[in-house]
Amino acid sequence: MNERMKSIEEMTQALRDAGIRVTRQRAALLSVLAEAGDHPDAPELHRRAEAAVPGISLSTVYRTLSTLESQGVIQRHQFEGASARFESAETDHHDHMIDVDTGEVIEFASDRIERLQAEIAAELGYEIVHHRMELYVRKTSDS
Amino acid sequence: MNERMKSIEEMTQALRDAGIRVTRQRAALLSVLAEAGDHPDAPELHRRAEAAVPGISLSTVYRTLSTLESQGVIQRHQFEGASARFESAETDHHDHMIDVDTGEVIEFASDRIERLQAEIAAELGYEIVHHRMELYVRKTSDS
DNA sequence: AACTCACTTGCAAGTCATTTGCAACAAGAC
DNA sequence: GTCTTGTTGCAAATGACTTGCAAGTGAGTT
Repeated sequence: MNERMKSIEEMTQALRDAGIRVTRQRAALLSVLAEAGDHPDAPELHRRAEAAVPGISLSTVYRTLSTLESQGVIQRHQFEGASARFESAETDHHDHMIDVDTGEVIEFASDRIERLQAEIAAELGYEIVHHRMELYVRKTSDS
Repeated sequence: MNERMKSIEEMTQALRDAGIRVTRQRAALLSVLAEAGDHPDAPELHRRAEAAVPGISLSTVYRTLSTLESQGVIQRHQFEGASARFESAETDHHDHMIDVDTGEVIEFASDRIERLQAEIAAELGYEIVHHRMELYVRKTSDS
């Protein structure tokens, strides 16, 4: 049992503790999400989950994604002009760069920016509940 | 003729130069957008435009907003869990804070953050095409 | 001012991603 | 194993836009 499976065990237990049944479909999605190194959208997750649960319906995928999101197990990202994409929430906080040519998503983090954001909000009398920062980028062509 | 009307004149001329007819409905929307101090969505702009052009259809509003956006005359913002909101593009670049309790949108800008963003992208071999930074905030309750 | 005609509009119908009603199912507590 | 109540699959519904089409209209041309 590797690291990955272990964390799935933990997640399923957390769900059970929250009174949420761990059905085959939910377990499949949990597993697919844990193994995903990218940021798949619902139809793609559906496709991947079908390997474990043939016949799983897309609506169940959507429903499960919402459930998992509200349990804080996964995160939903709505990038420009695209359908929602998901990722496991086990990772540390980070923001995203989206390659506008390929659609590839690159993660990054900057404490300095986060600090500045908090500062700016505080100056105006606000505290940050959460934020969203996306850089739409293109590979530098300085060949 | 005040400042505001002048800029509308300029915008309409720019549109005409781009081969885009300045119809009553487009002129009305241009005016409504120039006068808007907030960030209205399409139905709200439709409501406001009806004062000048009774019977203007919502689809025309949507169509016009897309046209104006592609002409760079206005900007479209897609905040979390809400329909698109628009603002005149005449202002300087800025980002947004959204009060999660009221939906109010506050504008802000930070050269330091922008510089850091460019730096981060450059380090990874990218250049920023455009970005989106939204702070979802709540009024500090340190009464 | 009248003419022309490609660009626009209003309306109804269509998209698309996502959500929901409902009857058949199936976790998991007992 | 039995039972309850949360879940699922399917089809239909949503919500925010978008689009096809026939009628209408800017604005350059005469």
